[in-house]
Amino acid sequence: MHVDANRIIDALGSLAQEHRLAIFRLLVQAGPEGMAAGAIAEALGVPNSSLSFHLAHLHRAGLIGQQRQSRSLIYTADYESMNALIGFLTENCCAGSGCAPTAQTEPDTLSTRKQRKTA
Amino acid sequence: MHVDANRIIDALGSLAQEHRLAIFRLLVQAGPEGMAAGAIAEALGVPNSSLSFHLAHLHRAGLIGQQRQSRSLIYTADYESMNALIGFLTENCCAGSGCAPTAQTEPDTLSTRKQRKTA
DNA sequence: CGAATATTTCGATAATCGTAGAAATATCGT
DNA sequence: ACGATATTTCTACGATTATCGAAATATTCG
Repeated sequence: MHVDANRIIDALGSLAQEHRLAIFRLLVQAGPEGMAAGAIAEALGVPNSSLSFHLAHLHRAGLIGQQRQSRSLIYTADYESMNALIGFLTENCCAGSGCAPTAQTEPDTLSTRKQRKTA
Repeated sequence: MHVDANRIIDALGSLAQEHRLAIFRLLVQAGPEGMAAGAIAEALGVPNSSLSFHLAHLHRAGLIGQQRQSRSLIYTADYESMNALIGFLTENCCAGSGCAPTAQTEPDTLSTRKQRKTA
């Protein structure tokens, strides 16, 4: 175990919640510029105090960064942490058998790969 | 709320626990042959009733499979579910910016993933 | 059938989590 | 300094989670 399992558990637990997962996905979409807490609250329809709780949770887990910009606190997704999480899952939970998502395997057998909706 | 978000949250929540993460890693190591519940309990030093709780949790989330073999219940890691989980994280939580763990050899998927509004 | 083995379910308990209004803190503009 | 804006912290409370001994359920063997 070269990687801290507790860190991984914290990261997994942080994402294992409806609002927090939505927050993180929103911040990923927002890109490096991030989003202010208020903008996130409005976008997700979550009360400020509840959102702050979840932002603190994600921040404690190292999944998002925080930086003040005048009156607003701008949050940004921490891609490195997510990278480490995915790396851990890929290494520790896929070894041995056929579970290599990032490889050039045929997407035929993969269910979540091609979820694009051709509306 | 996306349709498959709940499934992802269940999977994340299942792995976001010390014993359950250890169980899953153990089953990944065990390979397709899997392990009996008792063997898992002994390997991890967890009481039977506690372990059963966690096994049921993982099974409910679809992360592990169950199959009886005489008196023992053999559990196996479900690689496809883990694959789907990693795929979701890679697609939804790494798109847009530099978060490509092992390679960025998927320009098709990642480049057009800028804006997805509905699902 | 009855004893032995393997695992789950039940039950109770302590701990943690999610929620959201209210109060507090921080920053800006005037 | 004062008022307005942005966000967090405080507080309380219901819901969920983790734990594990004891009892119950399945399965095999003699």
